[in-house]
Formats: sequence, structure tokens, C-alpha cells
Amino acid sequence: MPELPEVETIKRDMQKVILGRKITGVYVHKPVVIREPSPAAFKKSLQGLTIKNILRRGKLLILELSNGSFLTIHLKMTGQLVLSQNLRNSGGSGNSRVTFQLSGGKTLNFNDQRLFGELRLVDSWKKIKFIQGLGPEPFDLTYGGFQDMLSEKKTRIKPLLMDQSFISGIGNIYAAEILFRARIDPDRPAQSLSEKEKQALYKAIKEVLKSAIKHGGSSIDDYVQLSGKRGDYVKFHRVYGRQGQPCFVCNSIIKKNTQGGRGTYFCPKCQK
DNA sequence: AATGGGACCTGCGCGC
DNA sequence: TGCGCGCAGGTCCCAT
Repeated sequence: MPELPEVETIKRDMQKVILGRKITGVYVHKPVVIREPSPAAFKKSLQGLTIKNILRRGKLLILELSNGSFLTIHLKMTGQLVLSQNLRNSGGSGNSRVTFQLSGGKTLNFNDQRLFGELRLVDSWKKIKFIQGLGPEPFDLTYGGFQDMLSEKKTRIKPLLMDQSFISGIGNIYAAEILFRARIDPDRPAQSLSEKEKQALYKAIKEVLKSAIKHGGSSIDDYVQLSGKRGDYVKFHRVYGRQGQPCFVCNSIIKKNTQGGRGTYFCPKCQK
């Protein structure tokens, strides 16, 4: 699921509704999702802490806690964070892996069908290996910097956009949508892009991500917002998941192939 | 440096 | 109805 727009949507909702709340209970239903420290220590340490701030870096969500430690959450493919009122059955639903009881009668569930998700409690999020390997945030890019980053790369452009050490936050859906918007074939070597194409790509990255955030992200299967509501951006997808259907721009049939093991959607006529 | 494949997991939809 | 296969918003690790 979650790429930058989805994680950003959750972050913003969390800032509205769980900031300042105290963690009054932690229930670990699947210890495997707790990557550090041990599940027992995780549970014990979180107890009684207050949520002071919510940050995002790439696809990683970071909760700053009252004792200066950080709870980091990576949703990977099927992770969800869903807030509800306390109910007798809260936490018992389907794929709940960890349940956080919060002050004010709220329950935050971390759900994750495939168990790829990772929760960590750390002293400093900046020291996490995953964080240290991340490239710049898309919204921090300057055109000059972006141009330089592309110029030495022989890799095909689509896997490059998804490479978190190159730029952080873009995944399979948005790489496809961005390249469509920039009218660039996903197979093009990065360094082959013309000046004009680089400009179009730079612009498309910011526009697509911004618009996806505005519409609450893309709910295909699992991703939902903090409220449990689905994100609306799927209706704006122009290529992702549209293989066999007509291009909205030129009416050609949208194609799907595989690149680096990932489904790649594109319009063979619009994207050169 | 770049690319492909497999691993980690669970569940869905499809064709037979 | 049931089974096997391919596929899924991510990332890491290994081989070539």
C-alpha cells in the first residue's frame, strides 16, 4: 500500500486526533511485527508515555514520545493504522497485530495482513539504518539538484524513482502515475532524459504526490486512512491498474509489463 | 553499477 | 466445490 501520500495522510490525521494523548495500554497480538526492542520491553517502555509529535520520513511514520524516544512504524504492503472509540471488541478485528489504548477513550490498531510491517521503539530515529539510507524528500528537491542526481544514472527511470536511496517516498503506484504525467517511457535510462523531460519529471513528481495527498491517498486493497475511510486518489489514476483500458488522453490501450519484478503500467503512445 | 531473482507473509481471483 | 498458480502500495540480500 502505502507510499508517501498515504503515510502523509495518516500523519496529518494523527496530528489532528492523537497528539497529546497518553498511551495507557499496549497489546501485542503478533510479536513478530515488533522489531526492537523485545516485545516485552516495547510494551513496558511505551506504557504511560504521551505522543508529543508525529513526523514522516519517506514511507516511515515516526511518533515522538514524552521521554524523548520514538515509535517508528513502517506499513510496508498491507499495514493499516486505524483509530476507533474504545469498544469491547476493539483489537479483536481481523488482522490487528498491535493495539494501543490511548487516553480519551481511543484505540489505535496496527493491522497488517502480510506481517511485513515493522514497529520499533528507539532512542533516536535518525540512527535507524533504513533512515540513513534514504534519499531526499520529494518536496525538498530543487530542480538543479534533481538534474544532477539523474545525470550519472544509467538505470531505467522507473526503478530509479522507486529507489528509496535516490528519492524517498515513491513506490509502484506513484512511479507509474508520475511517468505518465511526464510522458516518459518507464524503460528509459535515466541519463537519456532531455532537459525538457527532466523538467517535466520534476514537476510531475511534486504535482502527483501533492494531488494524491489532497485526495487522501490511493485505496486499492488494504490502505485506509486513520478514520478507516478509504482514500480517493484511485479515481485519478491514469495508468496504474488500468491495463487493457483506453488512455484518457489518446485512447490507446494502456499496457502492463514487468520491470524488476514489479507490474509497470504505461501508455505506449503518450509515453516515449 | 545494474539487474534479476528469491525471501519475508497472507489472501484473493482466476482458470481448470 | 476445490486446487494450484500468479499476483499484491515494500525492502533486503545474494548472484551474475
